[in-house]
Amino acid sequence: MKPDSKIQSVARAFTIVDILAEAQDGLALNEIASRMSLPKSTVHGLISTLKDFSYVEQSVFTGKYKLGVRFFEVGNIVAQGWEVRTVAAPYISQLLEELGETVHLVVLDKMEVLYIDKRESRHSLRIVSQIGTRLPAHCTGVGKVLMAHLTPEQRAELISKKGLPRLTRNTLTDPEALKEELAKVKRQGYAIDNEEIMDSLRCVAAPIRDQSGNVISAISLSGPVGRLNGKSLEKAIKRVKETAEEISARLGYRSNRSLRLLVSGSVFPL
Amino acid sequence: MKPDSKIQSVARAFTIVDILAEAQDGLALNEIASRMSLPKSTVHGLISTLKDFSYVEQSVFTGKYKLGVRFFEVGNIVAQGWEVRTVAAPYISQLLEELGETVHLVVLDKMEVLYIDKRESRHSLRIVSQIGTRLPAHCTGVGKVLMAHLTPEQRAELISKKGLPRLTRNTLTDPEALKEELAKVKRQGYAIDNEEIMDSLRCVAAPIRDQSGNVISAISLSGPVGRLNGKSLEKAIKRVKETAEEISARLGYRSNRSLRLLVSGSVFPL
DNA sequence: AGATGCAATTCGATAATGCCGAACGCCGTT
DNA sequence: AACGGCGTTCGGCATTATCGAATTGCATCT
Repeated sequence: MKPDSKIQSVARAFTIVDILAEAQDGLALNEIASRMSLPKSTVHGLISTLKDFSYVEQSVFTGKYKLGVRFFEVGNIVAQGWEVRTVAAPYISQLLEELGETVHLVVLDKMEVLYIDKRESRHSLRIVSQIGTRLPAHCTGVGKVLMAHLTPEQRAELISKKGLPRLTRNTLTDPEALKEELAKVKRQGYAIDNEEIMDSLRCVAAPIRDQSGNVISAISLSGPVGRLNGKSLEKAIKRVKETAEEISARLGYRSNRSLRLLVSGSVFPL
Repeated sequence: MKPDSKIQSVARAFTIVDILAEAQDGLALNEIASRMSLPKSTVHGLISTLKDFSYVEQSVFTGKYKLGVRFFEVGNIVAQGWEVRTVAAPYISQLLEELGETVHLVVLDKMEVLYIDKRESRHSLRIVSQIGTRLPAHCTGVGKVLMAHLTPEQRAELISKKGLPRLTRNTLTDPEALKEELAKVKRQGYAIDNEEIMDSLRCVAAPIRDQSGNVISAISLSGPVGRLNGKSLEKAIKRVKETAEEISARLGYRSNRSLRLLVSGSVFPL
C-alpha cells in the first residue's frame, strides 16, 4: 500500500485495484478482503462503488471481481496526452516494416522506463513485451539513452533510488562503468543494449527531443543477437537514429540536420 | 455523477477523474471544486490521495491537475484481458497493409460500440478515431453487426435505452427498417455503414466469434466513399469477412469454412 | 523591494459518514 | 435436508471525512 494517504476509503479503493491488477483472472470478494485484512463488508462497500463507475466488473457466473472497462477508457485519454505517441506512430510502424524487428516507444517515469507504444515483429522468435509496463533504466537501451540526458543530480538520484541490479552477465552494475557508458551514448547519439537485461536480446535505442531540445522520450529496435549483428546491426543503428531525428523534427526540434530532413520531403503527410 | 454510491468519498474521487477526463489541459483545484460545488479543502484531500497513487499528476509549474500514468498502466492490463485483441492484432495490421484503409476492432459494452484497437490509414484523407471511445451501435457497421447477433430482447433493450438518434441523412431511425437491415446483415455475414454516422464515410464490418460461436467482437474497414466503392468495395467486403473468419478460427471457433482456412496454412506463426 | 492578489495547502472542531460484526439469502454439495 | 461457502444487507458506534478559516507560497504590480 502507498504512504498513508489523506482519505482512507479512497486509498483502500485503489489498493483493491492494485490487488486486482496483479490477478489475471478475477478474484473473489473473500480473497480480496483477506489480502487486505479487512472485513468482507468493508471491502464490499468499496468495491460496489468501484463497480458503479465501471472501474470494476463482476462476473455474472462466478461472482468474481476484475478490473473494468473504465480504466481502459481513461487510460487511453492519458495516452492521447502524450503528443510524442501520436506523432511517432507512423514512424515506428515504418521502422517495423523496414527492419522487421519489434519497435518500442518509451518515456522516463518515476526513474523507470515506461513503455508507451510498440510495433511487434512477426518473426516466430521475438521478444514479448507489454505496453504500460516498466523496466529498470540502467540495463535497457532506451533507459541508457534517457539517463544519458539527465542532469548529474537526477542520475545520482535514480541510481540511489533504484540501484543497479544485475539481470544478466552483461548488466552494468558499476556506477563508474555506467557513467562512462552514458557519456559514450550521449556522444554517439544512440545506445546499444547488449544482453544487459536478458540473454540473447540486443536493442538499439535513440533519443527523441521536444521543441526546446529536451530529451523526452526514446525509441528502440529489439531483436535476438542472432539477427541483430554485422550489417543488419549497422543498418538498425542508422535507421533508428534517423527515425528518432525525424520524430524530433516533427515535434518542433530544429537542429541543422533535422532541418535538412524536413526540406528534403517527409514520408508522411502533415 | 453516478447513482449515489455507497462510499461517498470514493464516488467523489471518481467524479474528479470524470471531470479531468473531459479537460484536455489540466484543471486548477478551484475549477474542480467549483464544478463539484464542494469546498476546496475537501477536493484537495481527495485529489492528493489520487496523486499519491499516480492516478493524478500535478504540474510543477502551473499547479494544475491532470490524469496520471497509473490509468495508462491499469488500462493496458484491462486491454490485455481481451484475448481477441491480442489474437486479432497481426490480422488487422495485415488488413491495413493490403487495403490501405483504417481498420477497427470493437466490442459491445453497455449497449454501445467500444473501440478497442485500430490501425490507421496513411492517406491524407482519413477518419480520425480514438481507441477507448464509444459510438452508438445503430449507425455504425460494427454496431449493426453486433446488434444483428443479439437476442430480440437485448436488441429491444438497446433501442429503448439509447434510442435511434439521427446523425446523417442515411441513419436508420425507424425500428422496423433497422430490424430488416439487421436480418440482412446476419444473413450475408457483413454490414455496410453507408454514411449513416458521418457524411462521406463508408465502413465494411464483419463479426468475430469465440469458441462457443458467440459473436463477441467485430472488425471494420473505414474510408471515404470516394475510395471505397465499386471493385475496391467488393474486395474490402471479401477481405474483411475472411479476416474476421480467420480471427474467429484462431479464437477456437470451428466452422466448416474456418477449418478449411486453417489447414490451408495461415499467414502468421502460432 | 515591498505590497497585493490569487491559488494551493494546512488545521482543527464537528458530526456525518464509513466501518464492522452479525444476520441474511442464495447456490451447489454432501 | 442439512451444510458450507459465498456475496450481500443492516444498523449502531466511533472513527474519519468534511468544511470554513487561517496560512503559506508564488507571481505580478507598484
